[in-house]
Amino acid sequence: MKIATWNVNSLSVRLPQVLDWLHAQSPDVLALQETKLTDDRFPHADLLAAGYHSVWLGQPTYNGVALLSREPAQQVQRGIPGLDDPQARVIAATFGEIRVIGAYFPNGQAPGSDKFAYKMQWLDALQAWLAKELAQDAKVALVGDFNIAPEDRDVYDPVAWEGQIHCTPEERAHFRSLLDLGMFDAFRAFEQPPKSWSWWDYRNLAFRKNQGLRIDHILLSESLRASLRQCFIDKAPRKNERPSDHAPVVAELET
DNA sequence: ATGACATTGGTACAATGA
Repeated sequence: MKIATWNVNSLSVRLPQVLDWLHAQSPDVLALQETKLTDDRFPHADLLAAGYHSVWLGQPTYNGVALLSREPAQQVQRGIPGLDDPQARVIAATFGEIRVIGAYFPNGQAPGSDKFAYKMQWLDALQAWLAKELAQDAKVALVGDFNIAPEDRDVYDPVAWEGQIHCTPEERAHFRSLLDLGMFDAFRAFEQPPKSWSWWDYRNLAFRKNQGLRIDHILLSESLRASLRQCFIDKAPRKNERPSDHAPVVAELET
């Protein structure tokens, strides 16, 4: 079971790259963020022709999430239950024994802003829901664009980024709280190359200089630890002529 | 340097991202 996540920054622009990548990596489940599509424009027929079922939650212009899968999704949940959120950020479904939650965490803009307050509220709601999901389903994967760099080693210039958005103590405390519910960071379960990022700014030749952040994550419930075989960031799609600013993260589980 | 670059909606440039 190969589970992946990728912020594509517009699925209409990136669809050819997504189709290429599905062919190259053959994930069983791929969570997408920032589809930036209304539900009526979701390219489900193209994806089905490539061998993937889709479930999605969209809105005009911003946000938008989807789960693509070899097998059809079961028990689909759109949005965080009980959270009245006009922003399309969450879609969850069950694949075999595994509950997969695909999420596009709020950016938060800057500490002290209204958007930061929204991010904190949203994180509270996610945490409460994840606790319930873990009580119901033994095997849970929380994947997506977290917009949180959990530690200084996840930041190309931790001094410059200290206290900045994605790196604030409040965001990092929320990340640890998710782990404390009984999850672990699949990427950090293995030795990884230093300076591993999942996002590079479009500006300033950041990708060429490898100046980035690791903000896209795959968290797995402890019940899945023994079956995790590998976890990696695939930088290949970031080398495209017209790439997303994010690279996919992949976790491979036995069976 | 409220900058750079990319995307959407709409057809000029503001909002948003991270």
